[in-house]
Amino acid sequence: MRDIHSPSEQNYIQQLSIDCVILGYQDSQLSVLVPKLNFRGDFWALPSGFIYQNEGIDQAARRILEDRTGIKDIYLEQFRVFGDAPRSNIRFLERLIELNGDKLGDKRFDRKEFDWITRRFVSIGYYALVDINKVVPRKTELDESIDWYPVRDLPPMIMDHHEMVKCALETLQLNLDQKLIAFNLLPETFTMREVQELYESIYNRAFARNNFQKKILDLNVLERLEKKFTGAANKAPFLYRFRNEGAQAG
Amino acid sequence: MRDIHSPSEQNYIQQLSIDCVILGYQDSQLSVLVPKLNFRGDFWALPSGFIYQNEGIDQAARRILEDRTGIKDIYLEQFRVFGDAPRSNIRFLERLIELNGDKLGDKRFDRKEFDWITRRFVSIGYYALVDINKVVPRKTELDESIDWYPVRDLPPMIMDHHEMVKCALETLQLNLDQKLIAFNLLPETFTMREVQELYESIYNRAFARNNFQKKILDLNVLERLEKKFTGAANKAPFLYRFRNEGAQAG
DNA sequence: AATTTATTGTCTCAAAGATAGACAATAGTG
DNA sequence: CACTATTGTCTATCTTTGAGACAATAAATT
Repeated sequence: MRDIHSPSEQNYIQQLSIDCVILGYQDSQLSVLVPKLNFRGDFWALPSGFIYQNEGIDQAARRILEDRTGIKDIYLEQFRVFGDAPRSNIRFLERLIELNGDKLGDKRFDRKEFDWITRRFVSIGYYALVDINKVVPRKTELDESIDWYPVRDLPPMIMDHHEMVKCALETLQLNLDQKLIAFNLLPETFTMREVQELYESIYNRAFARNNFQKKILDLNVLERLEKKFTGAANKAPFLYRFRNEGAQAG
Repeated sequence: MRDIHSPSEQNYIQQLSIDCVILGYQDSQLSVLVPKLNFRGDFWALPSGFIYQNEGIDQAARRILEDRTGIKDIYLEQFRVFGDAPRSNIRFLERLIELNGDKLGDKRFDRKEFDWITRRFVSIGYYALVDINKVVPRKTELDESIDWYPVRDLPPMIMDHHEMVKCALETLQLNLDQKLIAFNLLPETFTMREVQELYESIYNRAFARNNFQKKILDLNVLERLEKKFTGAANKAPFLYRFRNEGAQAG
């Protein structure tokens, strides 16, 4: 397990990493799965990993995502490469080493673990869309914990990880209507109101209910099921299911 | 000069490269600048290069582009990362080595030169838009020649370079209207017909002249100059110039 | 100098799509 | 059985897009 996460081994491509923006939706909020690093001081970082010599980059991203979420068949997409020269964020590093320098002597902690943080990395950004109910968040040995944070209220993250989330969200906004991928964020069945609130949290703006319903139904990708009786004193909404003819995950 | 192009040196990031789709426009045709490799057998490959340890990836792409075109301030954009496991195209390699194996003994030819072709690479795709008249194509020592080829009639290129061009073109089509970048492909001044023919060659379809003119003028980014008298027996068209308030190149 | 030809610049009208207002239907409440 | 909150849908209006028409004009032709 240790070797798998140490990029200093020769079976990884050097200085190239994958960072994942894992998006889920719950309680009318779009959220990101973010681990907290197992160092002293409060350091959060997007789930990341490396690429084996005999592994495609999409394949590597899938492996990393499965490790963190337990989900095999996940929707994911490349959105950008981050590789500015000063990415290795000296200030963050200095603080981390200052607070955790003693571990450098700890035999349980290989110096190489620090090495991969200090070296210059180019990182491929992927975003993933998951049904939050299916996810069993798993931390790695480098993490202290792993939790969902609202996309517009994230903890302080290292390096350019905030920019990464911003960029992922922008790409998602551009692709959402074209590729019909929003339903990856919802459970198997859902009401029209849930779809609308999801859209609203992605675009951070309101939609007119009447026209939104028309627009979504006109896509002809939803199957109308039975009504959902919530016990509320009003007309019960229909449930819908996404008819995924053609590839959905990918 | 030799060291600069040899990625086996330690000052480069290993196994990561940049491939450039350099697009220009001339004679009503969208074209790509493609070098022919200096090996026996007909091998073409997109202009590519590597990233220095202390260099950002955009910066590296700019350097590579300036080396090939002589232009400093060039419009460029990342469009995708290519990193499938079987990218190193065994068939191409076998043929290349079969035809050029003798060079392995030539002292002028370092074995390392072959090494970078045989190793597995992840490549960041960039596309660039240039005014073809400003370009002075320059080959490197690895090239036999370098020429412009129509984007829909390219020579056989190695590995996944055809897919790269296709992907670059698709990204360009998506970004063209949003980012108003088409004018990077035209000279300083141009007629409306030239803009339309450029659009037609990018989208590979016809546009209605009346509506096209209205659409472009409504963008409010063109400045109307004097008329252009070509000597043709018809009404002289106006010349236009792109008013680049805000960043154009980037 | 009037006529002809090819192309340009712009107008109008129709079709399609997006936006806003309105209202009946209905699951539960008091 | 009236009342409330929400859902599903319809219609009218505004905006954008696409197609046809036509006057303007630079040069060639007569």
